[in-house]
Amino acid sequence: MFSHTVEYALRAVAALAEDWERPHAVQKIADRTKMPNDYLAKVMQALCRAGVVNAIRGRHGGYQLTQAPSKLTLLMVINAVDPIKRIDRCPLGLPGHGPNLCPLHRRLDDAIRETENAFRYTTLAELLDSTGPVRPLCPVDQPPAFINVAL
Amino acid sequence: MFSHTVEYALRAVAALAEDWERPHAVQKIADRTKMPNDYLAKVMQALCRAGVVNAIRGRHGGYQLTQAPSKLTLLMVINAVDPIKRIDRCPLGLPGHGPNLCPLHRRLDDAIRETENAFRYTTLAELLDSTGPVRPLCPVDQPPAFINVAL
DNA sequence: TTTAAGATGGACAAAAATGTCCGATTCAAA
DNA sequence: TTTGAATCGGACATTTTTGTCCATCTTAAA
Repeated sequence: MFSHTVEYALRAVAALAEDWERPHAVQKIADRTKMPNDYLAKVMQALCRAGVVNAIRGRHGGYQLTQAPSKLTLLMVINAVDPIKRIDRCPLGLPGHGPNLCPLHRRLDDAIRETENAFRYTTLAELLDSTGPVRPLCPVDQPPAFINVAL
Repeated sequence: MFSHTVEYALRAVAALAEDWERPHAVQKIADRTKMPNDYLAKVMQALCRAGVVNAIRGRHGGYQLTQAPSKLTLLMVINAVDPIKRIDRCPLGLPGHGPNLCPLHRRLDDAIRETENAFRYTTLAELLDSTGPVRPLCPVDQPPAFINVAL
């Protein structure tokens, strides 16, 4: 239902959000989130173009969130790499009817709108908020003690 | 968000549902729903294997719903061609934690569950039910009079 | 029995998504 | 000023999805 690219982008920003005021090298992020290094590089470039992250080049550079995790929503991240497309007209493209949708596409678009909203109102900060026992990422070599669930 | 194949499958069964006790040839369905004939043939085979439709071979054959539109849900159709996959374990595959998900994947799976439910509880009959002014399909050459919206 | 309408399914082609490689560029620190 | 760490971005490879073609099998009607 969600593309690999979206998954990758979300894992990456979640990793960045843990320490968001410093740049993190692609390689570090890739290691931590277990994804192909060079593909992540492309994903980060997309996130950069969309203004979700900043690129700091040169030594000790890397990527960094442009805003506090409480300001960034999951929808921003998703739309940066693989925009959620609402259905705003009949996919059959028949002429002669207005902006109304037939029942099928009305249903489909309702579902899309709901998931869009679910992500529009979820910030990265909420994801990381660990008042509960869960954590969004955990290092591989440090097995979790209780419910230290990995991303 | 939804694949072309899903769109096609839904259009096709919506077309079949309008007159579900007779078989309809692939070519007829393809014309009416504006999709590639030969690709639809593959989609119909998948729907057939999944038990959503029956194939009647030979002259005057075609495809036909196996059950009344009120018995068939959108989810059945979707799952027949492109199953909705729930997230039931950490995609990173890290060992050492149970069946719990981290916050990110919990959110993602919540969204998936909601759309799954939206389709589980919508039948084809509901889609066709035209107490309202909308109709799920309309012929191209007959321009709609009021709000006769096309699929 | 012949014929035409129709599904079946294998093979292939095209396009999109995903993944890999590497040289060029940028910048900070030594 | 040199060097090393890092992004940038083009080229290419692989895989999946989507689309096309066609020979074969099946059945009803003529």
